[in-house]
Amino acid sequence: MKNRLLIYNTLTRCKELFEPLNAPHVGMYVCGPTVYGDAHLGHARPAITFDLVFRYLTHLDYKVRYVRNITDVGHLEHDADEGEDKIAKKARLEQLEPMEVVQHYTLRYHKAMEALNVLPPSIEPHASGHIIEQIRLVEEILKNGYAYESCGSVYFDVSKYNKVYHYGKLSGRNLDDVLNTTRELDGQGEKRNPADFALWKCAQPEHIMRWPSPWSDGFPGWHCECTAMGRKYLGAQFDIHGGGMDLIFPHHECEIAQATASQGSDMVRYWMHNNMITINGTKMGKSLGNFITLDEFFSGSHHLLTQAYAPMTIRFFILQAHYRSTIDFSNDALQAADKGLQRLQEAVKGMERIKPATGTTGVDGIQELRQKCYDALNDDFNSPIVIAHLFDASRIINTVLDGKATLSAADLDELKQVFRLFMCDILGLQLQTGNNQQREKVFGKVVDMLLEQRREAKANKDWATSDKIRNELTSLGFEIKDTKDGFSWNLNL
RNA sequence: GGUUCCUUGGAUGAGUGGCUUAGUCAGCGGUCUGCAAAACCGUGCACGGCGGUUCGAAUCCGCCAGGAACCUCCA
Repeated sequence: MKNRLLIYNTLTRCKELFEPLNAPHVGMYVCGPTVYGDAHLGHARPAITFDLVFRYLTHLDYKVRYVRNITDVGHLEHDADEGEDKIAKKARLEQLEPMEVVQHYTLRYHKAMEALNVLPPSIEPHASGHIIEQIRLVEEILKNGYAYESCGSVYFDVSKYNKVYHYGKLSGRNLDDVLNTTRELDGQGEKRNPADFALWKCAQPEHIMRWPSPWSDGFPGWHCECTAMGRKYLGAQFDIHGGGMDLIFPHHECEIAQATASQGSDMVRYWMHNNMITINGTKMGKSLGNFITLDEFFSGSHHLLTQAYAPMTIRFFILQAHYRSTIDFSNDALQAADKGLQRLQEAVKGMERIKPATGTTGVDGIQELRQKCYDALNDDFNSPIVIAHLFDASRIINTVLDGKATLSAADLDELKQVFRLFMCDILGLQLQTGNNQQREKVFGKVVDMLLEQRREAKANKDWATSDKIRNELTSLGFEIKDTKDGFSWNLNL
């Protein structure tokens, strides 16, 4: 029984049965990165969370169209005097074309995602490539009377909208709360109401990224791109919209308002939000300056890191917590994750050495494993529980390898299938990094030769030689294991 | 100040109104091994505080304390 998937919907604060609008098709939109800097650990969270969702829904035989945007325009930066957008500001500083910056960081983002074994989305639209769609969205909202033009800019009329609909239904706010706490913002004087947000901004003369529109040369407002592109590729109504919890207000709230104001109904049925990664209990974020980039994790080059961590360790670290819980970064936690992942990977390798017996003895629970994993995933994508079950399976495998139990061919095959399905296909935890395989093979043979020497020394009870070889390999980072019929080794780097 | 949440054993991190334990890492004891490593077995007053509902709550409700995110771009 794979079905009966429950998804926690931020809109209702409940787990709801997932019923796609147009099964077997599923539409999913996730807010992607703003490409003006390297991806940090925080960016890995939604990417991996929704990669899991994408993989699992696909496994359930849904035909998923997964859209994850690249934000390369439109986010104002208010600490800049002129109100340039972020891309343009960075470009000025580095003397580069804005699109050069976009291209540079987009490629680096893709590389990091590939290392984390995050599957590419079905469509990865750029905001800058959808200005026409965004202008059309603004026109529709204007036509329906929920926006007004002021000095070449267009603003969303929140209080008018709120008379008919509820502005704040996603974040649990009401308009009065928003009004009482709204800060002084750039261009506030042009607005009728401080809570109104920009749909189109007239560009200052020095603003590099600008497009013509019926109102002015300028650029679309902060929240337009996701509404416009989501609707373009997934339709006026679609199933899942995801992103980080920090986007609930105002970004996703404004998306709901824009969609409703333009077409009379919300676009999204299930709103999913991943929690934050914290560092010393505080959110890791670009503006706080307390972030560690993914490349720094992979190379161990950040001063807070005591070692380098493999991309799969990062992925495992994130999947070991439920996506709606915060994860606090620490070296201890990461090292624990690293060891745990190794344990699972050892079990997978160990399965290949098991010779099936006539029957299964000494272990049980194999036939229930698959269903338990499905149950966990169906309960709002509970990856930590799936991992716990995989550890149970590892124990079974290790017990058999110790000669204390046996497995029938059918049970062994079931274990292999469960690992391949849940660990590899759905959790996306790869066995090896897989680069420089040729070189590794050759070096591996050298190690084999040394260990063969050691085997001979041991046969002669020449422990000094045997230990010397082992200790020197160990100090280089090799892990030597004596087995019943020889030896095996691992390189832990 | 407002909104939405969270608070579990040395660390991390699930879960449920009662039944037996989450799991991982670390620790301790044991088995195995020439010694190790790995593995396996065993092991440790855990559920922020105070009330309430209930036959029974760590799990539901209330209050208090502490913490987080959002209210400005943020994953």
